[in-house]
Amino acid sequence: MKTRSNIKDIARLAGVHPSTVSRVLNPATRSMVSEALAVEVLRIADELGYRRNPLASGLRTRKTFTVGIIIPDLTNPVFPPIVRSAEQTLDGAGYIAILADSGSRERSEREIIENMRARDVDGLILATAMRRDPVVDTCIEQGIPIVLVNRTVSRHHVPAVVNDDELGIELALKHLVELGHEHIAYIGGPQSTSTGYGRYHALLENAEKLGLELDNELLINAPAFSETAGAETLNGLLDSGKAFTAVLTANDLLALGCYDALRARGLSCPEDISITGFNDMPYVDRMDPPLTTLHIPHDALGVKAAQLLLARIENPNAPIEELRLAPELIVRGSTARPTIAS
Amino acid sequence: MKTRSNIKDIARLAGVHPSTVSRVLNPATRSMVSEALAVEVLRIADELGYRRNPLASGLRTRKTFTVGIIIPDLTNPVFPPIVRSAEQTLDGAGYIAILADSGSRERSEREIIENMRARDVDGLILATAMRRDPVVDTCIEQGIPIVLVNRTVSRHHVPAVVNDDELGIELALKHLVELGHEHIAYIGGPQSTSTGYGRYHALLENAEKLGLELDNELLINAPAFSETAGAETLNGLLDSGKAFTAVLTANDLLALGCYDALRARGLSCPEDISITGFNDMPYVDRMDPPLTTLHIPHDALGVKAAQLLLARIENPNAPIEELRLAPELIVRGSTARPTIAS
DNA sequence: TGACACAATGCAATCGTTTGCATACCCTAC
DNA sequence: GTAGGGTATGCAAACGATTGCATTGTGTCA
Repeated sequence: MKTRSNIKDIARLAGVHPSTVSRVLNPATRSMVSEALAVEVLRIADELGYRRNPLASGLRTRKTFTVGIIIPDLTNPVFPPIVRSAEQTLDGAGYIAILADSGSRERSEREIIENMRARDVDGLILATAMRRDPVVDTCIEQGIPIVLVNRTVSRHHVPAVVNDDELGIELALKHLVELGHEHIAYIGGPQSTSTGYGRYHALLENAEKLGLELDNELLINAPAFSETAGAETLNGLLDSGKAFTAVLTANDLLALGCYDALRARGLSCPEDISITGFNDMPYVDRMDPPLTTLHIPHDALGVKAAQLLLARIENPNAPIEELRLAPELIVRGSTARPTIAS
Repeated sequence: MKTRSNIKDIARLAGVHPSTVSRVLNPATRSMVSEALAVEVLRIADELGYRRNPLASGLRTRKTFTVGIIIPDLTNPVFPPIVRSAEQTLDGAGYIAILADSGSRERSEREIIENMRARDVDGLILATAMRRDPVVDTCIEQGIPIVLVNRTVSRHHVPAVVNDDELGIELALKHLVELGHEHIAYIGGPQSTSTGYGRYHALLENAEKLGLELDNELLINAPAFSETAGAETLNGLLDSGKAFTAVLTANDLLALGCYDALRARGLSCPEDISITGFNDMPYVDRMDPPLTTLHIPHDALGVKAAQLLLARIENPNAPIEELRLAPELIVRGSTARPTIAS
């Protein structure tokens, strides 16, 4: 089994110095060497099936064509499309993606990033940001190009691709109001995340704008964006005895948790209670009932995040962009007019 | 911004040669250097927050603590749990995972693997194997440690962790028969994959074992494991005019496609036709109707695959294991007794 | 014809780490 | 007192590529 050929092999066959081969192989320096020789070197390289060793050149140049992608939980269906489209975009630019799932692991995110940094990644895509996030701070301090996706931070001005939460919440709220709901509950997410925080405040603002009076006790921010958190929160609301005919949730998983809580009590959706989600995760259109939710452009999130990162890698002083993509309300079977009985 | 410290920095501070530091930092060679010095060097290393540069050491040793994971489509819900658990297991052993989604991309899988090889990955986890797969052949020839997951190849004896398809199909078929179905259709997958091939043959064998007469024209292998392929195939079957009361599918996505075809024709499941899936993808328990399917241990698949790979990386001559994990029938709402009318 | 510019290539150091070999030292044994 | 055998460390060459600088050669122009 012959080992992979390297720049020296080519140099020997071409009768030139390895540095010349290097110059030929590098588009930026190709013009330094005579046309005829360049062609010959390329021919030999091709013949040998030469491939540059990114470890070696990365060691010298500090550029590895590697990007780290860190997500909180790959089994949350929002993330696969994002990761996939980001990876694809990176691949198209000659980069590879190191994936790390930071969730449910003893080792901290900081440790993951340190590891990636040790490997000289050219940049990071983070889907894990907290509103105040020391890890993000560190990256910025150390000048590691990063792009946040889905969530962002509140302190710095950081490149990010996020959803327009205000618009999303507005659409959902208007939808419920238009259906005739007057007593609307809200199940939000952790206030430590920009999505949890932003959607909650968007709700308050939009309610005011619509002249809608919301009962503060029906507005709960769940401790996690998960099914169990959604179920438990709705259970609490139902136990409170307060009347409401709809629940606006800040996330599809919370909404699915609500399905569970309702089912457990023999209540049905949307007959007894309407529910809206946020994200339009894959397959929620097939659920029982199909979920009315806010569609976010998953693929675009990943593509844009990758593009933004590539731009900043190529030019660290590129302007810091924050892209805010518009969600779209998808009305399905989980919302309906309130029944008169309620 | 001070750059990361390296072995030379430590050597200077400790007043020793870099090679000595290297020996201290490497567990395998630690014993070569005097206890006192070792302690001192470690102290300094710790103080500087030293981290070994895997690129540099990998260049020298050909060991990068990097593993490539290649899957056909991350948005197929079977894969995220596998990828996640594999990544987690690798991380625990100090490895990182490079993820590549080979689907829907112009560049071939071969190209992806070449790229990973150029980066000196220590091994590969492939979820993309075809039954006769030249890419796998190449890896074996070149001595790159690989482990196949979910699918395997027919030619070589390759480390793999797959499902027990025979058992799975047996359970599904028995279930339908016990419910009283006599006219059962089968929608399988591409015969170029071990799962498509294996499940089809498992069906034939189990039918024979049960003394069940299957109508050959009701046994179709779809060209892909996808919802559209499932829908189109079922449409074909329904158009044929042949009578059947149940469809056994080789994959959840095919089953979901069947849902679509039925719905489009105003037929309902399970009243008109029972349907079984295979894989128990996340959330199929929430669909309408909840899918009766074969649960496969997604997490275990990923963990085992990673473990198998690590074992082979550490010892390339380790015995070639093929793990065959047992699926479990999960009966939900998509199967029922056939109605007398049919 | 000589000076000079410029183009094309070679040389050697470098990135951070590892490792076979050489060396220096100490101890023991004869 | 010296040979022999460890033990602990240093030295220097790798790994595969890049790049500032030196060198060679060629042509141009006065």
